[in-house]
Amino acid sequence: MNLKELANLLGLSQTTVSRALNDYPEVNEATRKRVVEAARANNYSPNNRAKGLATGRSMAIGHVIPISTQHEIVNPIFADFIAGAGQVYSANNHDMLLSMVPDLEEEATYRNMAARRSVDGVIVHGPRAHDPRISLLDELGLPFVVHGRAGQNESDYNWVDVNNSRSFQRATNFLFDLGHRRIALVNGLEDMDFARRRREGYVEALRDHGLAPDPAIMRSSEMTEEYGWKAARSMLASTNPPTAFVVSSMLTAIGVRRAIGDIGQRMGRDISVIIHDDVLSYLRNGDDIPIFTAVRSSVHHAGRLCAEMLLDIIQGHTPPPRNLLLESELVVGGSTGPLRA
Amino acid sequence: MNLKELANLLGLSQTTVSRALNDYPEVNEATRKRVVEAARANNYSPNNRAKGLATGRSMAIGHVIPISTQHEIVNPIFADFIAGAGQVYSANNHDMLLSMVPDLEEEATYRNMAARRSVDGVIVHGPRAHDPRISLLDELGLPFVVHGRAGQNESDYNWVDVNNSRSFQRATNFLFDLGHRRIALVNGLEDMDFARRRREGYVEALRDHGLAPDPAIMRSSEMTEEYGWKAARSMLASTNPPTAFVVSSMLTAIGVRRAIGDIGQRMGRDISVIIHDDVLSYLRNGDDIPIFTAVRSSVHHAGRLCAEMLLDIIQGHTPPPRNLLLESELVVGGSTGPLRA
DNA sequence: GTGAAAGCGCTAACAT
DNA sequence: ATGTTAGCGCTTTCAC
Repeated sequence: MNLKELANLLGLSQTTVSRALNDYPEVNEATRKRVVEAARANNYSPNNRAKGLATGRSMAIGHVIPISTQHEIVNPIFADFIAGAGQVYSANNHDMLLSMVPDLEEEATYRNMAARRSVDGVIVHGPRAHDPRISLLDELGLPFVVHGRAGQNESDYNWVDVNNSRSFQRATNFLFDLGHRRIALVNGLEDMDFARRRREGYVEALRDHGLAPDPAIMRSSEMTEEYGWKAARSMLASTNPPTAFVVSSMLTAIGVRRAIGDIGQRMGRDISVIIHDDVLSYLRNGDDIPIFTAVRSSVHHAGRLCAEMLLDIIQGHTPPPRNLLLESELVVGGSTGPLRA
Repeated sequence: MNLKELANLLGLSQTTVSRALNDYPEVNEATRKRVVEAARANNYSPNNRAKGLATGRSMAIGHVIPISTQHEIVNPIFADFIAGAGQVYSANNHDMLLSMVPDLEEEATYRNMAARRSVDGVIVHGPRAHDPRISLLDELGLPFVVHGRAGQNESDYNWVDVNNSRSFQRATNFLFDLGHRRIALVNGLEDMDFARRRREGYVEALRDHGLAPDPAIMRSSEMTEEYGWKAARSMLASTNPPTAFVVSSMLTAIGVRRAIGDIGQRMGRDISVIIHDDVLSYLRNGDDIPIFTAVRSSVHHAGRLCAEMLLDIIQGHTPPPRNLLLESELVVGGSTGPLRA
């Protein structure tokens, strides 16, 4: 069922039907009602492609996920984020166009999207410090929202971010409250903006307690399980081992936990681990499970908010730039280690 | 730069330029060369939307991911699968349209896609026994490939699947070879086709060794960490505990490993765990890491194969139905437990 | 308040 | 081998 058929059916012109369906003010309320009902009854649904051709708008949002040429691992937070954003798009009749592109071709992909107007806007994932994508998109005139921040000129572009530094500061403070004095940081790659902020929060908490950051118990790398295991193992084996860990990402934490299981228990120590995790499902445990304490933020929620912000901007409801800083939640689990630590 | 402009620039008609660019046989080789070069020089790229309108084909593949109304968790294998498929689409100039829809609206989504011809084909994820989506898509005439199988009439539709029963049979046999006689199964929800097959493989291995399946050491549930932990804990605490586990999914295995750490070691036992995992990155460990033994299959690879099969079918290169059964790889890690078990 | 007609960028008959 | 024309399904002037 297309516009023409629907119009014939109603004995109206395509124009009027189109106007009725798109909330143009000039159509008679009675007519509009009749049209809307007929549309639903025949479950008419407009052809987004034709609509896009006619209006120059695509009713689609692009997500460009760079695939590293080094390794094919996909950051698991993408899935949650995409799920959140996707629901918003569905609800607003927009399509989500996902492009998995080798990181070298990312710029070309954006240029292409802009040239062909195949999307109305894009979400930028995983910003780094001084991320070149921001000025590129500005130059291309493609509306965008960054999930995270790219270091500087924060108020010049739209973003939704978690307060990463605060999260890590609170996590570290919590460990101090438990009595720990030697707290390790197992962080992500610090050329990623979020990781840099996490370190800053950690360092600030140390400073507040009169401690200088000690490189011997600070690590930064890609957040794999192996990395967590190796990092924790080497730190635990050192002469002045930590009694607690602040860890970025659940996957890394799994490695850390294993190292503690292997070594920490053998050492007769009680060791605290506090995790920052973005994927709620991983930590959704029943009450009799000894989960670790975590600072958690819902990347699913962030996805929804990013999508809403972008649609809002595209529809011209709010003037950009818009910024949104989310706080995360401290979830205290069973295995925080004893207060005597 | 659009077709018209390019055509004017070359002093040719739009038609000829279009034909040259789309490999129509009738155009003069010299002309084609000239056109192709001019297109690249002006980096012309066709408007997929207009192309779709004109041809009735959309140059897009749909992935419908049902979001459970119960819980918002997203199966992490989607991310890997989507990444694999996405690369194939990019390489073939197709868009990937991702719809995250509440599971109740799934049928409506498919009907809509078919009515509006917004995609040329779809991938069906997570098939169940007698999955209604298959007959629905057949009825709608929308080409599709199923990732997995839906129980019956396997040769009637296109699918790419891992040999799940064989995988679990081999895993179980491997544990028998190590000397185990009491082997537990921690499986996914058995209304999912893959989980049913996994149990069958497990049971077959038991039978081959003269053992009847014992419900006391077989579990089936949604594959969370909590479930793994609870399942393993209760089985280990029973009067006749298992000495080895065959586990579906890495996440569940994390729970199982934790239960073994908590209980198994206290019992002074050496316990083997063998995991089926689809997300390669989780198990990508360095050589000095004591990984657990795993039967692993690359869902990333499966994604690529599904996408290739679907494009091939759409382009009419091979007559459907097409089926592809992949074997998984047995990776023997460090912690398989001693042969004396 | 409603309709006729042009046009978005492309492809596909149908000429020539 | 190339060009002319119509049309995909919609929106948007412009007229009435």
